[in-house]
Amino acid sequence: MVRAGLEAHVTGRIIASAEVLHPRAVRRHVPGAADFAGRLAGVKVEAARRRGKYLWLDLADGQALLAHLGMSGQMRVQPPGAPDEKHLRVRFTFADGGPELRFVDQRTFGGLALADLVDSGGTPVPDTIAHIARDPMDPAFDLAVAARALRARRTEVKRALLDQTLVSGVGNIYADEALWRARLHWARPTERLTAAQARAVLGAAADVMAEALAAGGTSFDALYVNVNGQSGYFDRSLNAYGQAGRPCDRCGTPIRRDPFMNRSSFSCPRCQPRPRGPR
DNA sequence: GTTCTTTCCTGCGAGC
DNA sequence: TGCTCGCAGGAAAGAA
Repeated sequence: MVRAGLEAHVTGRIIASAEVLHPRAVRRHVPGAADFAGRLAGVKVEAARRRGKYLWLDLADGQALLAHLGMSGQMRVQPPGAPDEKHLRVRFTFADGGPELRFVDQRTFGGLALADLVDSGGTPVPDTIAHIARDPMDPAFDLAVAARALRARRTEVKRALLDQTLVSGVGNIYADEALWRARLHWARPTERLTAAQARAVLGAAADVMAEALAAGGTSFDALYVNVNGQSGYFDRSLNAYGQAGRPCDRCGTPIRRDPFMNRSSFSCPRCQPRPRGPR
């Protein structure tokens, strides 16, 4: 959705300037903020692309402007002169004098960087994210291959789902929802997944992502390119994540919260029984 | 080579 | 009322 907004509002335009208002926003651009701004001035934007949680703009000079929104990042298109957002981090102006592109990020987990484009399985991607796997919504995503890779891991299934080198775009929320749909407990050892279970949980992840994307689209308008996490989908459609104590939508058993990697995992104790026995 | 832990940051809500 | 505390999230880097 964010990608589509950028495609519609930024593609074909020439960047006039990039103003970095918070150095942390470009911390992953190693040469620094001045280099970042200097190399973007006068460059044309050719396309907007996405892989997993990364988003980037193809630039006419063969580079890419790479963005990760973290959890609080937004890309906004605003008329010049619109009041600065409280957490405005980077402002892009364009040679046509039209709307600005703004990177806004409260918690500064997100960031921007410039990268060279390299080939990854026939697709040009920024070199710094070439290790990131295709996401389940990518037309070239191969479910059978990903399912085999998932079963080849030696860890808990949720840890594997969150590993972006195996499958990308799945975060804590989508992982819990996919596991609920596939009726798998988050701690199930990957080596004990059947082939059908591995395919099911990955397919469920794809479904959840597609539904979230479709729901997020409802709040899109010309001036608000990002659809940030809080939109309707999260309140209405979650079966497991954040639902501790509420009845499971399948069986009515209260959803349980477990500590997991310094955060939480939510699951139905009845539909998703904890694995037993030795690994 | 693979897997696991720590750390970055800010706003919010709960509890005192 | 105002303070502190814990929590939320993704991924890089270092540790095991």
